[in-house]
Amino acid sequence: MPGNLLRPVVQETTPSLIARQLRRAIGDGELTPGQQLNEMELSRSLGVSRGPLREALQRLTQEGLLLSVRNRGVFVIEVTDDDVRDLYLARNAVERAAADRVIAGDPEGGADRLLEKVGDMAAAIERGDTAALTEADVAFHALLVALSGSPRLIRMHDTLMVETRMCMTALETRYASHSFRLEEHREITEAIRSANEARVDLLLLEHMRDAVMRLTTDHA
Amino acid sequence: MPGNLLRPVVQETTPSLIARQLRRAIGDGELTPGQQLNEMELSRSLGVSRGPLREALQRLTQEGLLLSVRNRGVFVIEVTDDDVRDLYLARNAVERAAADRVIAGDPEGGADRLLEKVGDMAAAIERGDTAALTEADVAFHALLVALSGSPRLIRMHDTLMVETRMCMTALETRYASHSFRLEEHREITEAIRSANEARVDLLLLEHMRDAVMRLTTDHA
DNA sequence: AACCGTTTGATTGTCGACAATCCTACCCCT
DNA sequence: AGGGGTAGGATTGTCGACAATCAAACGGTT
Repeated sequence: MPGNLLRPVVQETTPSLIARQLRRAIGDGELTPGQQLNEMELSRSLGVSRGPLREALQRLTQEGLLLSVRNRGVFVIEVTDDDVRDLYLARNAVERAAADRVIAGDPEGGADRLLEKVGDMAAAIERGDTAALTEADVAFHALLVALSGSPRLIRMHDTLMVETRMCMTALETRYASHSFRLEEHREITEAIRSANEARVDLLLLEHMRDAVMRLTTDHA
Repeated sequence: MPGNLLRPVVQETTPSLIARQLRRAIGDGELTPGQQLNEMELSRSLGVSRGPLREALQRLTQEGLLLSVRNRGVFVIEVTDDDVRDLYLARNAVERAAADRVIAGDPEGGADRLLEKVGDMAAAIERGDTAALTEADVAFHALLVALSGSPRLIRMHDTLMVETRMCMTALETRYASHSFRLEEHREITEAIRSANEARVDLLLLEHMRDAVMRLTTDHA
């Protein structure tokens, strides 16, 4: 055997593929909040029947990305200020736990990997590419949770991040300063490296609080 | 108008109803880990067609309760020791965040409500009703998260608790001492009342660690 | 003109049937 | 006897059609 690194072939189901497409579309703002998803139309454009499509829609409904009203259809959720606050509260819960796991595991190695993403952010700022900056930002947080190695934290976080991206695209967030955004991530990384749980907790909380401030209109 | 407290009528969709039934069945052990769910058979016994049933199955798959293999069917997940550890890691993340919210909100009122559940546990022990004891235990944790008022924490927790119940039924957990189990919950409640975040974090972590010890076979 | 009931068009909810795929058991060949 | 190939049975995947339901437009009445 040529080095057992052949992955078990996992035939993904059609609803899974459709769900991923829709998730991306929602995160990127191609499907705008409040919009109704016409099943017949969607199924045609995706080249599948209504059956598999409906199964995919059920998944996204379960994730909280879509709102299903009986005999009316499914709609992309609209995020209120309360939703943004709750979203970041949940993200904080997940990312804090993930950071703790990284610290308990391999904080040095984790910090190194995270620093790469911070580098990506810096490069994006250099180029003035705000889209890439947001992408790297999201990748940073996704990596943080991935490093925890917890399937459940990862799954919950994936869901939350789609909503986060939706907010970011829908609300066209403007940062006061890109360097500030960069610095926050660098500080978090270094706090992880130094295995300082309390400091990571504090930094993450501030980070989330900042984001909520930017994304809400009432700033309460 | 007679006091505007008429709730908007929310017609629940059929897949939602089916999903709830299946969730309960999995949690109660009526559907055992590893078991394949025959669509035709299930749809007949539920009195619906395969369409709505499949949509419900997709939901549970998304929640991580079922494992879907293409062209093979869906199976109830089997929980390994690693799963138990991860499950309680995730629960700890959620419940810790919830407890923090309760403390930031109305710790006194929350503690009072939680104490009721502790009372239920005590009563169950008095009667020697272990099933009711487990039920009250689950209710305690569900209430803790519900008190946070965070829709996302609640949703994530609901999913995790189904898995928890499945573990408890499947593994027929035996407690060293019921009074110990009771005492743990009482301590957590009082720590919340005194708004001592650090102590709540510690107690919850220990509580989860104890549970993992009981539910795993390798006790690592 | 405002209100209520009805009709109409469109969309979702549900179902049954057919096609594709997989597992099992059997048979044949070496 | 062991291995490989093949037919059979069963289950899932997909589709199209029909029924149920809803929102909006229309018309009649007060």
